[in-house]
Amino acid sequence: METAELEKKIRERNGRMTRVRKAMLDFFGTAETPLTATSILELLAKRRITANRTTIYRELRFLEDTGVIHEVRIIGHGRSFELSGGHRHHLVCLGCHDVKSVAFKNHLDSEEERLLRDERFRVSDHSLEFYGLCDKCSE
Amino acid sequence: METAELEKKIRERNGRMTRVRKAMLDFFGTAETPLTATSILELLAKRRITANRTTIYRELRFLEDTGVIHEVRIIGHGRSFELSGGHRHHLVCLGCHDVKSVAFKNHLDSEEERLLRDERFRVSDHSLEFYGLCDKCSE
DNA sequence: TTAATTGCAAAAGTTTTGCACTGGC
DNA sequence: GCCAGTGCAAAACTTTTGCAATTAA
Repeated sequence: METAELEKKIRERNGRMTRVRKAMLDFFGTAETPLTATSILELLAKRRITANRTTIYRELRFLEDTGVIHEVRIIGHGRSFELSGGHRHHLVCLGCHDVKSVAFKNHLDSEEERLLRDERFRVSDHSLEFYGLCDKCSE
Repeated sequence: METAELEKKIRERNGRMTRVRKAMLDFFGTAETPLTATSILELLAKRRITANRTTIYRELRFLEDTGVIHEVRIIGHGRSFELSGGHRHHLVCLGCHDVKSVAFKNHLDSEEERLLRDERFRVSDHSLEFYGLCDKCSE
C-alpha cells in the first residue's frame, strides 16, 4: 500500500498523524517480518521515541480496524501484525526463529472452490506458513 | 494415531498413564477442533475431573515434546493444540468462531521445492488456515 | 476549540516456576 | 520405594480498561 493511500484510510477514520502512528506506519512499511507490540516498543526506543505500551496496543487495534494491518499467528512467536495486501505467507526458521514475509501467488483457488463445494465453507482469506531452516541455519 | 501407538510413545518417555493424561488423550483423539488449556479445563470439569491449570500446561508441553500433539495458531483464538499426523489445515469461521480441522492432501510440494531453490529455505512442515464463513453462518 | 490520542494505574488473562506432597508402577 | 505427576502460591508476561491530561487539526 502507498503511503498516500494509508494516510487517506486513516483520515477517513478521523485519524490524526501523530508521532507514534507515523513511526509505526514506517516500521510496518519497511519490516520484512511481522511485528509484535514488544518489537514495536524496541524499534521506538531505538529512535528515542518514548511511548506507553498501552498506546501501542490501542494503535495496533486502530490500524487493524482501519484495514491497514492484519494479524499474523506463528508458532513460537507472540501475536504479531503486518501491512495488509499481498503478503500472508511466511517462512519461519526453526533455527534462528526469524520470520520472513514472502509475497507470491499460489494455487489455492481450486482448493477454496473445493471447500465451498464439499464443506460448504465460503473462504474469504487464508494464511500459509512454512516452517523449516533458513539458508544460514542449514549449516 | 492409534491409542496403542500413543501409549507406546508415552512409555518411551517414562510417562505414566495418569487420570489427567488419559482424559486429555481422549479429548485430543475425539476433538474436531484444536484445544486450548482453557477448553481442556472445561472438558475436564464436565467429566467431574478436577485438575489444576498448571498441570494442563505441563501436560501440553509433555505431549508436545513427545510428538503426540502439535501447536496450532489461529487468529482470534488462544494458543491451541491438536493431535499430530495428517491434519494441519483449518477452516476458521469468522461468524461463529468455530474452527474445524480438515485432513486433505494439497499440492504445496512444488511450492516447497521452489522455496528451497529461490529462497534457500528448507521446508520441513507447513500450516494452512482458511478464514471465511461456515455453512450455518452463510445465512 | 474539541475530539483524538496518550500516560498511568489497575485489572484481567495467560503461561511459567519453585517447592513440597502424592501416586503410578 | 522411586521418581513422574500434581497442587498451590507466586511471579512473569501479555492485553485491556477507566480516567484524567495532552495535543493535532
